[in-house]
Amino acid sequence: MGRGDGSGRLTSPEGADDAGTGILHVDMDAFYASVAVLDDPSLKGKPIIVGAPEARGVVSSASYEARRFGVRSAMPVAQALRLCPTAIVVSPDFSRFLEESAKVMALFHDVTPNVEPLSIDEAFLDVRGARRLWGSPGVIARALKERVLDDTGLTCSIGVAATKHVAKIASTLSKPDGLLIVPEAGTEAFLRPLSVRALWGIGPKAAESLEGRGIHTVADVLDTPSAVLERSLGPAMGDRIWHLARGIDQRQVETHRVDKSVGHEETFLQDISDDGVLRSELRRLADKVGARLRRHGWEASTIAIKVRYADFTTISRSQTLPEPTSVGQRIGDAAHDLFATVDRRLPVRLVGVRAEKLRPSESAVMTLWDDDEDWRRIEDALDGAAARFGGGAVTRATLLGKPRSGGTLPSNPRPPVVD
DNA sequence: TCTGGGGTCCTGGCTCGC
DNA sequence: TCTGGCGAGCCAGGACCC
Repeated sequence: MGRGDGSGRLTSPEGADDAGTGILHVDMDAFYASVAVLDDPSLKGKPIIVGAPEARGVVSSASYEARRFGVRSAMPVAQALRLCPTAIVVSPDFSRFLEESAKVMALFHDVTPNVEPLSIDEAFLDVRGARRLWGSPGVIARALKERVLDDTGLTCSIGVAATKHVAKIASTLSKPDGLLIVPEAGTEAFLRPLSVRALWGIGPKAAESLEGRGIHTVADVLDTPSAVLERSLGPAMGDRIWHLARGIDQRQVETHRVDKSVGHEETFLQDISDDGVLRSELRRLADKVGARLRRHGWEASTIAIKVRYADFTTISRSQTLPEPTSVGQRIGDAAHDLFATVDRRLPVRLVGVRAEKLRPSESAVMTLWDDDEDWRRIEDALDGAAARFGGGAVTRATLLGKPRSGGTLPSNPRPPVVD
């Protein structure tokens, strides 16, 4: 695996074998930092940290110049500045990121309608049906990289493989500004030397568990009976890892994703002990959740709250309602009932409200601005991301820079971490 | 040294109805 | 009427991803 700072990257030469492939994973390079450079070219070549500069802010994205100092996404900004004191901290401008994301996603849809956005800056493309029109997957990927750069000034990295899992690993290894093609027949040889951490779903805890059994690489996984993997990781994860290590991944590129929950949470600048303040914050978050549910035409059957104490211990409580609702008042009532059951002796650093078990609201009237399928998909893909930061629904109008009334983007958003 | 926000998925314990 | 087994659903917590 690369180290995330661009050292040791792998790329394929022009004309590389792409037999049996058809899935592209496209990942924008240091997306937020790159957009910041677009907007202020004087930042080019400098270490940049995109993140909230106030206390308790974390790094949303860092330029490769900053990563060479050890700066990583999700790291506290204060810690990042200790590692790289010369770094320039840029406050995130989420509406700008959405604008650039929309341009990039539109380019993907020019290639194929089979686009599955994973986040604001990455997507899977199934180009198996585009061969006649555009050429082989490797040719398409190379052309797409050039097109993205020409049209937006941004670089991306692309993995090309027979499955989503392998394509994703390949794009990661090719970063930044790379293209790595893994022909189907070469899948196992490609995976064997990689760390188990490269496998989807293996984080620090699972890796530690595997390494405790002497399983460090994908090759080690291949030599391990599935029963041992399942004992170590649980039946579901063990089975999944057994298959992924062999390059077996049946997941298709899904162009429409159905959300299963929506929620909001907030970390306070200072820990809070005042019950009244915490309760009014829960009300505020419940109203935001209710507004989002209504905007999407959903109702929720289960309401959950999350409380993180000053010592970082985190608890959750949930309650299934007699009737599904999208009413902020009702969600707030449930949140208050749940909050009454939790220990309040310690100061609180975060509270959150989440609505789960969603279903379409009977009274909802969904309005589409037009029937343009590509635009609708882009809106669907980005709307969830925008709403997570307190912004309004993303529509064709907002993407084109014309926010509709009542749906403005947040002035001080907290964007997700991207790589 | 300090750890954001929005999600999904899985597991284990528990309750409840059959 | 009581009891045990079983599955479904709920709930809490944790790991993981971007």
